[in-house]
Amino acid sequence: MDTNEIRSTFIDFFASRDHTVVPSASLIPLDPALLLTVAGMVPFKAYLTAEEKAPYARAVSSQKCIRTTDIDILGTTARHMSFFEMLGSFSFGDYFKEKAIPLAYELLTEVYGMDPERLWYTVHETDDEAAAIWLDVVGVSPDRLQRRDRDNFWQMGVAGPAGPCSEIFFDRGPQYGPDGGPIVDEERFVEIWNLVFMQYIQDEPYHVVGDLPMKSIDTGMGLERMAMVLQDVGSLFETDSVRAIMAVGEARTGVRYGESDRSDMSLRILADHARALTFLIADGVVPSNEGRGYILRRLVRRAVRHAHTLGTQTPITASLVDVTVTEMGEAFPAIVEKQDFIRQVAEREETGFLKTLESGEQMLDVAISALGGATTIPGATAFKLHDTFGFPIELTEEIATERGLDVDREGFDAEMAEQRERARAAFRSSSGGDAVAAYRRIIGGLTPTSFTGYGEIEGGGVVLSLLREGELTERVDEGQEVEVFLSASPFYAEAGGQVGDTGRIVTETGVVNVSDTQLVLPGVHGHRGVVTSGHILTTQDARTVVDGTRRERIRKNHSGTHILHWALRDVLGDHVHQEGSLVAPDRLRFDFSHYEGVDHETLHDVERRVNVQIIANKAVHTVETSKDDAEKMGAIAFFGDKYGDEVRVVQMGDFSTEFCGGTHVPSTGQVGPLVLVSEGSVGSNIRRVEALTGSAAYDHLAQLRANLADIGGILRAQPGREVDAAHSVADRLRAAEQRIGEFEERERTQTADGVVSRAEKIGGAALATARIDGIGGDGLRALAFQIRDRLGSGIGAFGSVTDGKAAVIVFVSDDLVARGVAAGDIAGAGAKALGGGGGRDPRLAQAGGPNTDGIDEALLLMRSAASEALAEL
RNA sequence: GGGGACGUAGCUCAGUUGGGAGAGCACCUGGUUUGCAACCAGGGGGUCGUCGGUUCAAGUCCGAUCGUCUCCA
Repeated sequence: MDTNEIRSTFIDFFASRDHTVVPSASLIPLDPALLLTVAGMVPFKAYLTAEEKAPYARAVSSQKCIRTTDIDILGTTARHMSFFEMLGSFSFGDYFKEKAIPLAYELLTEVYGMDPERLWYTVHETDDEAAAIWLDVVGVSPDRLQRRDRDNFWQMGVAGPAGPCSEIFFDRGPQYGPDGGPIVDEERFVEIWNLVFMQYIQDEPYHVVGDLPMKSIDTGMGLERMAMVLQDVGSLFETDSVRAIMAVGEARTGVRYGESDRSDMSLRILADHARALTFLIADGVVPSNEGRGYILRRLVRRAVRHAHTLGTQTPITASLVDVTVTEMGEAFPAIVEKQDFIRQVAEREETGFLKTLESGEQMLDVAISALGGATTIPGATAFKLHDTFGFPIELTEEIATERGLDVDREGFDAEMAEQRERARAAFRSSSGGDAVAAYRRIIGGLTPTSFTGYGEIEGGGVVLSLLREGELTERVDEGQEVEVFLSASPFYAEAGGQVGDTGRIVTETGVVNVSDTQLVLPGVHGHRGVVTSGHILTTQDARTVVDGTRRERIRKNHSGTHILHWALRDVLGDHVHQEGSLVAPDRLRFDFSHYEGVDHETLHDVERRVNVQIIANKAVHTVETSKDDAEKMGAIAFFGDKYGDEVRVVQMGDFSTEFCGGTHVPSTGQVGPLVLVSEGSVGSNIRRVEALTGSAAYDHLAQLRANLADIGGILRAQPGREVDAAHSVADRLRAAEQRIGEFEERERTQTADGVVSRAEKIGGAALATARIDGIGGDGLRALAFQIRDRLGSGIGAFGSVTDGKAAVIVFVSDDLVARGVAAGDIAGAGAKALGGGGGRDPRLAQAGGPNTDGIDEALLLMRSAASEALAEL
């Protein structure tokens, strides 16, 4: 049975038993707490915890997953891959273990036709219920039912849902390992299906703190593992689909699978990473130096490195993408559609890496030749190559081995550990975890603020709590800082990039000027400000007034951000994702994933499309709905935002639909003109644009027009001919400068002639001195060269005063330098009179100082120093 | 979020006690040639990423900033 058939069989089996077929979700989870979709249940997490009501009681899916926690051991085992598909069946508060277990058994033995004698089972050591179902209902042999502790307790490693589980194993036969079932050997007894009985909540791993409101089923069967077992092959990599991808690796490198353990590992890595990188890029991840982009980068680079190790020097990623698309395109049409884009992104990363490999090899050569006689490359050197230039340690080791050298791997690992520690320490000190904990302690029981600010910017509420200098208090007086918590508030708390509102809170006894509003706990708005008159008390009624002008500017910018996001995707492609944003009253900033700088022309195109939508004055609708319906509407999630049970969706016309909790204008026309003012980079593959809207945009344009008018006036250009005028002025300036240079040169020649003709003769040598003001250091030097060229054997010493600074220059002809005369000594003598210092070069020395009055004295000093030097010869 | 490296001519790069901005390729002009990176002579082309500081003097030292690369979280 081939892989595609195994997948469809699974889905058909559960679909025919009233399970809704749910398509695979993106590898980028909606849940911002997760980096990647690591398990089949990730898209269903909110249903399992009953945070949200599931739209169906039962579901079945084949979910693509990425796990890279063990990236370094990938390829070394037969059972792990970074990219895999998880076949899953789910029950949300519907049936429980009594049905899940028999269903699993039925599918395995009757539909897939597996030999019941080769199936083994584990249950949690306390789970007598599951054990009884296996033994009494299904009727499996007690010899093949084993009990384990933590291995049969499923949890995600973080706070969240958890529960005991029952796993099903397949005995691959004695050639794979010893007898005794999965508790003895998981290489022979390979896990194919995990049935999780979701019923607890944990606050930390294995620490149950309560029951879930309902009991659910979450099962996961690794598609590739199932293929391995059903096709009776030795590893995941030899299953039909993966083997075909590996074959391309073989063809490209000329290495056959099975030649050696080492090359087999490299081929497996090529096949594994081919799949992972194809799907990651298809879901919009681009290589970068952080987060999931960094995972993708490591996958691409590791694949290229192993291809390199196998002896191919030419780019390989494009052919890896192609074969993956061929093998898996039928089940995942999106990768067919995006094939060109995927190839392009992968190749770009590969090309960059090949470049770093090349320069890294050169640097390693230099490092090796600097070793002298030593035979060990120091760990620090290897680490520098890795850390600064991205040259992999494995390649350093390989090259070292080729040349009969060692690498101090321990030293390298130590440097690596140090870097990790540094990064962790920095993360700890910067994370705001402490602040949240503090708020939870102080006002944890507070009811969430009822936000009224979508419709109104004024309202009323009750003062629930007052926080002053981190302490709860019942009264805050004039002049004191305070954080106010209200039962209801129209103040928007900073979220989704939109900054918090400012304004006033007024009670019977006093006024608070609010300068910022923050979401200090989920749903709880903290109004920060100063009591500007009177005092305020808890339990008072308060009137709330948001600064309306500011809010208006903010919402123009926020709506503008959405339109901009749409236009960027429209022009650049669907890989454009929001990576961060700032929506402030004075401007908006938008960071997005894209693999290259955006040129002016493209930027103008984006800006034009934004303004076309604004001018069309499309209606802006906001709806509150379930997350699921929102996704069906095609809403784009803003990464980094947190969404509750009910999500808010902002729709603009028929072009933009985004999850968003922010405040918006009612129709796009109110955004006013949107002007892009900058485009730049904030890291590899992440770009940033800034824009203005509304009157700020108009003011900006008006200012540009005024500037142009000024420039036109200065250039005396006719309106509309400013550019021509600027060209003409620049050309004339250039010509004029050239002529000035010629005149200066001619003048210097004349001056030089005069100076040379007035030179004294001392012994057989000439001594020329002169004061030439107003020509500056560079001119003085040029003059000195001219004089030197004509003077023959001799010394020249000249002084100049320019722009309130005195400078001297001294040259000594080569023959005199050879006889011990040093220009630096003579210039030094002059510099004393100027209150400065000077150069030491014996042929040509410049010196100077701020004391311009001393210039004549300096010339005298230099003249006598030069005469003495000549007399001593 | 933290660390490291780099930024000099259109391209690839050199430039150490701070003191005359360079090479190769490319380009232009003239000559000589006309079979695989042709040659000879001459020439144009640089705010040394940007801003500030130190200094008589900064490509060079210090600080900030922008950009590129890279490792770690």
